[in-house]
Amino acid sequence: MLDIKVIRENPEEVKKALKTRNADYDEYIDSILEIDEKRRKLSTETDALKAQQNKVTKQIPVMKKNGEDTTAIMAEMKEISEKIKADGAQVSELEAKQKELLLCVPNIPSKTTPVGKDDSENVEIRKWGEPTKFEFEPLAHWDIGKNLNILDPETAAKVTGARFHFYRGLGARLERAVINYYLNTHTENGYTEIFPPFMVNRASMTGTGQLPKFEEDAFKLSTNDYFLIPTAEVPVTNMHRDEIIMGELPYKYCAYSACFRAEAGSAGRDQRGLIRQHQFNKVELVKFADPEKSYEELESLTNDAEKVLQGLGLPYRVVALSTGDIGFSSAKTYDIEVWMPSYGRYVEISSCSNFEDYQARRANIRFKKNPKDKAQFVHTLNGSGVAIGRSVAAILENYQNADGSVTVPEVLRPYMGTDIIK
RNA sequence: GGAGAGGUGUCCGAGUGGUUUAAGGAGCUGGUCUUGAAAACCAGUGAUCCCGCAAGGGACCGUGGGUUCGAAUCCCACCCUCUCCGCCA
Repeated sequence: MLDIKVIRENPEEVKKALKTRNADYDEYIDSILEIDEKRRKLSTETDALKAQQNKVTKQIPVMKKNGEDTTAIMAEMKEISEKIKADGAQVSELEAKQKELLLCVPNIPSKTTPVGKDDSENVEIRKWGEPTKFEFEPLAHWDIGKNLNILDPETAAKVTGARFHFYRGLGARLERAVINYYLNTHTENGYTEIFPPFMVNRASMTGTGQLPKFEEDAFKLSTNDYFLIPTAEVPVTNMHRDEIIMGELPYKYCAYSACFRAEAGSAGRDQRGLIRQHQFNKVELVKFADPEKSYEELESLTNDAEKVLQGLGLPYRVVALSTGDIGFSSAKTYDIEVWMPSYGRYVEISSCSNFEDYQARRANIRFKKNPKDKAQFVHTLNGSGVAIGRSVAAILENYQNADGSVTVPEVLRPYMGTDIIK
């Protein structure tokens, strides 16, 4: 959520900045300002009436004690009371409307986010390794998975539906090995491991920005007002919702979770394999940072995510998303893209973002450097560290051999109990 | 799911319609005393939000409604915590 004071003071700059997202929020901003003015005027008037009410209300018991007649004054107060009630209801209505609109306006991109209309104008920052070369015709991971009998989407289609997978044998073990390797690496790098709930309430989904605008992307329970989490970012960031953090920042968390996405609007895309599933595993990194240091923290968070890919020896590149491609709540995002031979290109495997105070304001997460300071909003950051299903796909494809077997990357061997899947 | 108890400030905790701008205690900050510290004593102390340059005003006792001139207190709904029972991994 943007700061209403910033919008009030610099409406044109805000509008201009939002336009770089290749979208127009002028109408939202204008309505917000219009409501804001009405709201403040009415609220000030109502407060004055309340002040009068408070004053008179205190006199009534004194008058009664002195045996004076209070009928007239009480009748008068009845009128004021009714006006307060009516105006108060209107103020609440305006507040709700203003908040609703504010929740639908995305974050302002950072000055360092490259301006561009969409993903075609993302900027490559660095590359690690080289695209894998094969002396044979490499297979896609869905074919490798089928041949080795370790991935089974057909049975999942019967048992559940499209965009789900069964993993079998060493396939299941590989998934588990990758999760453990990632979590162990991150905890060694100072992240506190969290195992979060996989369902969250509406307030949490609103806090991180999934709601109210993107409800159709989420799986919603019919028995409760709960949602299946689209990422561990949601429960982990919301751990500190409505809190004032007193300790040293940053707080660094890593969390494994299953992630659930409706993938509304992705019909036909990435139909085969592990790339786009309704349920997938992910290890997520989340930071709560001092605003002065959040951009340094974004760099180190991205580096921490890269480390696990380096450990696996998977070629990747880092791109800075352009203003037209960054997510709704983000001010700046780096995507890490892994080399996927079947796609013949780099494919997103991690998205590392600085949300600045956008989520913190929505979720009311503040901190104090010193106990006497005024509480201020933290900056929140998160990044995949990294997606598990896509990692497994990349491992199968990049480590495949001519005979159809797959070499297990060295760092995973202790977890796999074997150096080859065949 | 059933029955019961509860949710008050940083913490503990009092408070069932009116000077409650929430008692009292703890903690914290400052002071007195002391060589220093502890203890004692004195004073201060809302991790909140809104309007305002300020003075000041308003809101806030789990959440949302209602009754009333006036609600922490009464009424309704909901959420959460705890205990017992049932069910369950």
